[in-house]
Amino acid sequence: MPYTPQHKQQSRERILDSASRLFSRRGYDAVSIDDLMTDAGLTRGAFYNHFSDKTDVYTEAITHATINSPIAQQKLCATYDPASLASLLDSYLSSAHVYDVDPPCPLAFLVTDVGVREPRVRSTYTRVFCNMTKFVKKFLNWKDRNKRDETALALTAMMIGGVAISRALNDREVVEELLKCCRRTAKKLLEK
Amino acid sequence: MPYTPQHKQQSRERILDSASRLFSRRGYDAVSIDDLMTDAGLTRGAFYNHFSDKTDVYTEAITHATINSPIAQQKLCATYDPASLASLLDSYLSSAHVYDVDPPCPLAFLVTDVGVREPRVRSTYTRVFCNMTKFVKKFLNWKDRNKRDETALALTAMMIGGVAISRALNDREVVEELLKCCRRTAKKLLEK
Amino acid sequence: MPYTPQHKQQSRERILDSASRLFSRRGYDAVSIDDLMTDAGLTRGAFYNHFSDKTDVYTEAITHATINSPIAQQKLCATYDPASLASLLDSYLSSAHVYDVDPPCPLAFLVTDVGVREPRVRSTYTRVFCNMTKFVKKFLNWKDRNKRDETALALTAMMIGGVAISRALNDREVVEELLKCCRRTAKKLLEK
Amino acid sequence: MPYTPQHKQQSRERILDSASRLFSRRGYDAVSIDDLMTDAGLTRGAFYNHFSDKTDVYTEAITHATINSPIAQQKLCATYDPASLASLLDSYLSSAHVYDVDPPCPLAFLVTDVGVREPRVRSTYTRVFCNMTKFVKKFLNWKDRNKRDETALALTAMMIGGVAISRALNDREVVEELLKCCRRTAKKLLEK
DNA sequence: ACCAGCGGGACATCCCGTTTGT
DNA sequence: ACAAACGGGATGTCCCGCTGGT
Repeated sequence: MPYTPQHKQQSRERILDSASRLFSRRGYDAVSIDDLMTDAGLTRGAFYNHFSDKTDVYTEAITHATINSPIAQQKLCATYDPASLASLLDSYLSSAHVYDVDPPCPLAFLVTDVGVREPRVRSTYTRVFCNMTKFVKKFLNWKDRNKRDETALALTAMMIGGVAISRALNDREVVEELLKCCRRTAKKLLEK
Repeated sequence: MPYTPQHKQQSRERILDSASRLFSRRGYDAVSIDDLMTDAGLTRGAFYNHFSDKTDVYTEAITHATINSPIAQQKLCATYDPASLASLLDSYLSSAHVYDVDPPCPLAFLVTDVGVREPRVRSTYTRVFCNMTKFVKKFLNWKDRNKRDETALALTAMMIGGVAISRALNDREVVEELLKCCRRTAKKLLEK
Repeated sequence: MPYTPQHKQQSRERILDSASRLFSRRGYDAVSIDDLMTDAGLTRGAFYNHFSDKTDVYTEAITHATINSPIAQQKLCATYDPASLASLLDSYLSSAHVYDVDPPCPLAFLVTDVGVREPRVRSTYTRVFCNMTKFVKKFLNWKDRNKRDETALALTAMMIGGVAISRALNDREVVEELLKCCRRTAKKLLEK
Repeated sequence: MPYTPQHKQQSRERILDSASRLFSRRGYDAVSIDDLMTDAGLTRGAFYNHFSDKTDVYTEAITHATINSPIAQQKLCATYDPASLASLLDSYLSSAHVYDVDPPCPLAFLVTDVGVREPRVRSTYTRVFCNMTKFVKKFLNWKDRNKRDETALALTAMMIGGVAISRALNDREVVEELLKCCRRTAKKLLEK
């Protein structure tokens, strides 16, 4: 096999790194395959050696971003208890996440973008979302399973909503206020 | 001029009706000016008599949808008390809103779409969002202003987040579960 | 109708002028639509307002070149007699035709190129070729119709062959020799 | 080394056989190296062990086809006299040559294709063409050298032209007529 | 020698926003 | 208000040249 088996894998990783970042930050339509490959240090001709089409790389990028986001990394290291969840909330509902973290959480950054894509994209999104709620449930180790699950889902919605809205807003002050309120209210929900 | 001023106004309304619906449901890029005008019963050439460019009609459509959405209509009729807010939550966080209401709330349906547009679009979104939080605050007539405002913002984030995520998900069951959890948890926040 | 009806026609003419020249000189594959439109002073986007596809413009260019070639112009002005035909031979079987005339005769310059194209291209070529033989027959106003027709076709083959071969050759001396021999032999055939 | 030198030579021959046929019938651009190698029963990777690039194999194929064409074979067996030339004309200017013979004469089938290639290709074509005219001159053993040479070149032009045009035409009837006229007129030239 | 396949560039076609003139 | 023409950009495909293992 030519180019050593790792070579291809490395190229693929580079493309996915670029894809995670660019798609999350700009959305599906605003990123051309040219943009993608240039960012990855390759050219368009090589793209189709790795992915069947643009939708393909988009779905892969969603999964890839979920795994490789700094936020997710932190999640994986934490112990499962409400205190860890609180610190996770601080990271997630932060302006750093909104403006600087790369790649950011695609659940928040692509929530609307996904709605109009093909079923395979939405299935991927659904899977990733369910994984996130499972995580939150784990952290929220309450006795009452029903309450726990209910709170976990609402919490997740607030987290994703808070970050997504912040991304859309034009007024930095409102953003900080919104994130702060979400953090505080979320923590109150943890105590319940 | 063969056309009366009202005629022009009517045309504009028709275009905005179409724009509210189409943009909210499909996003900015997936709606061409042709789609828009065909849906409005006109031809593409006439578009630039009413709007300066596509971004212009998009911002107008956001405002227009906010005013004309059935959800907003309900909001306007209600008395300002937590009970009304609860019923508003039921409408907003419903699968009807996610799948059928036209136009749906652009704050939820375009939250990601707006993030990558020009400043004027984001300013419009910011304004509409602030209006919505003001409404929620009004309904939530608590003594403690700080608590009230904090809860209002978090509540809004959860509402928008819940609906936006539902739009993206592929699994109807998860959607119903998510909406239910958001509704219940939101109402708990009202009681606090 | 916008842009005045002539505008479109002018654009079309410009494209066909470029197409006649470029296709004849370089062949089908070596001319991209970009090349074509750049040469015509337009951009690629406008191409499909005028032609359905590349094959379409190619067939049109063949007809267009046949009509607009300086050689054809001369043909049209001449009186129908062997003397005129002799002078036509001098023009056709000349190095000027091989190297400089624009557009040159597509029958000679595209003879091989056409063989591998779609039927519609070959039909056009066939039509143009038959027209040319008809012309030669007219010039060759002999009594004996059979002899006339026979000689006309062979003459045409020699003309086209001579020019086409000259185009392929790399040695200018051989080209001049070949053209001279064709001219002389052709004229002998006229006398017969 | 596991492969004998003959093996390599055989592979090369197989490739050239395929190349002669495919290039002559389809032209340079319409034959990919993949097509070539698949036809020869090898894969593309092996190609560069035998030829430096596509142009290289193209030039070699022209020479190869000239030597291996059934028409050329016949030429080589014949005695040098006008009668043999007449029979050669019948073979060359036949619909069998146009449609079935493999490989056909590249001088006719590639006449236009060569004109737009690199100098090395055109040099090869020029060489092969000159060889053919020499052959015709030999067959045409007249006293008057000037007349002989002149007729030989014109004859060659007519032969190549007749076949090349036939290849381009879409109408079988016209083809038969054209070939017949060329044959007859050519033979008249022999008598002179 | 042969093979599998990666990287790169180019191309046809399509689609859409905008402008122009009627 | 309309129709059409223009300009730009993006996608998927194809193919050449080359690389490195077998």
